[in-house]
Amino acid sequence: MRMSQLFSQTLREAPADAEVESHKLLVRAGYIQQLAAGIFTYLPLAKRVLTKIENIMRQEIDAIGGQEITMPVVHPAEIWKETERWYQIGSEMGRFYDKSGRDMVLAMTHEEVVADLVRRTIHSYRQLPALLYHIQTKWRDDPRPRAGLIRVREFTMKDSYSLDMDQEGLDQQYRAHYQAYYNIFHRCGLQVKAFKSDVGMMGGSMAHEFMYLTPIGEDTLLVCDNCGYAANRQIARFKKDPAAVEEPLPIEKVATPDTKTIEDLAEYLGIPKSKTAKAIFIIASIIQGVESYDRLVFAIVRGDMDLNETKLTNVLKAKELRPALEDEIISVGAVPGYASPKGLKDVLVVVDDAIPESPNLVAGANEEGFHYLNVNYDRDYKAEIVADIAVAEEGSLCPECGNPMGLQRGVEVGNIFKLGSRYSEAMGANFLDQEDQAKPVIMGSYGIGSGRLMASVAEEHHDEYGLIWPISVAPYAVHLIILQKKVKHQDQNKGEEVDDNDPLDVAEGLYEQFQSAGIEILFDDRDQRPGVKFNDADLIGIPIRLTISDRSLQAGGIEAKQRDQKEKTIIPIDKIVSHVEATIAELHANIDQEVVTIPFEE
RNA sequence: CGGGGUGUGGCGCAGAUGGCAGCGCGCCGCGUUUGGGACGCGGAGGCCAGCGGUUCAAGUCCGCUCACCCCGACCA
Repeated sequence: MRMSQLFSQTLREAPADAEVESHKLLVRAGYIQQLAAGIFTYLPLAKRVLTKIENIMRQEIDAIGGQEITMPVVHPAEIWKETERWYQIGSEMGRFYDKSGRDMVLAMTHEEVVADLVRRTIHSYRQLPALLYHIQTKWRDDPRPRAGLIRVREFTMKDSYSLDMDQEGLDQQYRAHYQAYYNIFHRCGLQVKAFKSDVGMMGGSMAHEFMYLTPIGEDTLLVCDNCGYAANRQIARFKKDPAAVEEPLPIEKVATPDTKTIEDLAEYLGIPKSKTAKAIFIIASIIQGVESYDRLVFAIVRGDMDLNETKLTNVLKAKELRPALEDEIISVGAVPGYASPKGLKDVLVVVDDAIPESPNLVAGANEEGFHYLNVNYDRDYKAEIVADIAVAEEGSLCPECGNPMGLQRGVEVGNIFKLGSRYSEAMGANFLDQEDQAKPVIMGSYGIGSGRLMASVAEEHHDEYGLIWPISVAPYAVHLIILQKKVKHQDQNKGEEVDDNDPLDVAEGLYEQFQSAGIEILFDDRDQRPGVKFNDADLIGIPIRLTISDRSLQAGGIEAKQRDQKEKTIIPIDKIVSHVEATIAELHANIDQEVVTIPFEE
């Protein structure tokens, strides 16, 4: 490609609304342009990177038995109603009417379409197992797109769907994806770590998220350096410091004026926060079939902990939670700031599992300005649900080994789910087994967003001058720069001296040569000053830079430099193609070294 | 959805107290220049986000709306 023809333009300054480096650089280097919040155009350079990433994904999924298909972006609402996700998912789903007024859905994911495909196609156990995948547009109307390509509303995803007769088959395909995903990320030059995660709206029994660890990430992860326990904060378990063993003391009401928060209360009474009970009122909308209803929930965690809303949501099987309003709290007879689980009506009480273990806590007395001392679970009140509903913090103890865990931020670049029969049962996607029994197909689903992966690679591989693509995903392997535009030699008819080493001639010749050698090359043939060309080359981030100039020719050839290194070497013209081929091979070999077997962690 | 911020040419920005819409980069033409974002001369390009008000006069004051960004909530 000639840079004079390339449809893009580099910018000296990044748009003011770009904050993270991958966003700034991808815009400045002319890879992407924003059309609206979370909606981007991918220009030729970006398209080439995406194609490379997608081809890596194709190779790895094909290698574990995948067959590529393409499923529609527009779905009739019926299939989403069949699985009830039409009712469960809120504004994140894009809905519209077709010309006849039928409900239509923009694809957020494709389980429904796959289940429909399966019920039409799979009839016998002989057709299983199978693995389908496609690379297709998704629309998720995220309430807050951010950080350039890291979190968008419209994006392209490789999603695969495994189909099996039984759980064992699913386990096998799940593990195959686990390794294939590591291979994909490693081949893109990105180090990731798999974390156990919440299944969220996907349902099912197990999920892992593949996290690129970076401070710009929006997921919070807990990691144990000692035993390797790793989990998304949404579901991370932790060992709760046991409370001191004490005999239950008699309950006692004390005046505690102006102590609406746990901090105030603990300070006023001169006790640790772990000796108090924290009350949180939540309105949960709980799903029941196609309907959902609101329920006031009184959640209690120990004062030294905070509520984990994801855990509570899962315990309640709720669609969503929101904080209760003062009026709603008062309406059940509770006093905000001094609420007590004793004597409330029509409230669903959920306590954290550390509460029954913690005797003699201070809790609200349900009276403005008063608390009870020595409240004991079971003796003084009971809950409908006792479960782990507390959130892990920096320093929380590892549930496996008790070591203090650290908090990290991560970008979720991929995820894998064991769906089981959630979709096949809802949609009647059955097969006949050897005993002539109809059984639901056991499904798994596995996704990687290609744009987010590209942005993560950019985030990881750049310096102050620009992008530094790994060879495996670089838009071109070679960036050829000519530092002189005009042909120097004179009109040959006059018989004057002809300089066969004219830089432009050499560059044109090499451009041809590289192309016929099948090496992807971007040729900066523009009439620009050297500084402009070098800066653009650094910004665009192609791995190998070749410079042809009077100076290089006098030194004996072409100057070669790798984007991630400082050294420049002069290579004779007749050796340059083989030299570049060798460099490319070496760069690929370096990446392939990173592709290693990762033990599967439950 | 709550909080905060910003909307003036492709990008970055300036435009007290209302009075002819500007600068740098980029873009077009000519010339000089050519190893790390050159210089000279001459150009093109803007309903100042939109709507409504106040005023002789609004980019500027008032009201409403919209868009985009950030934090939080949310999120396969």
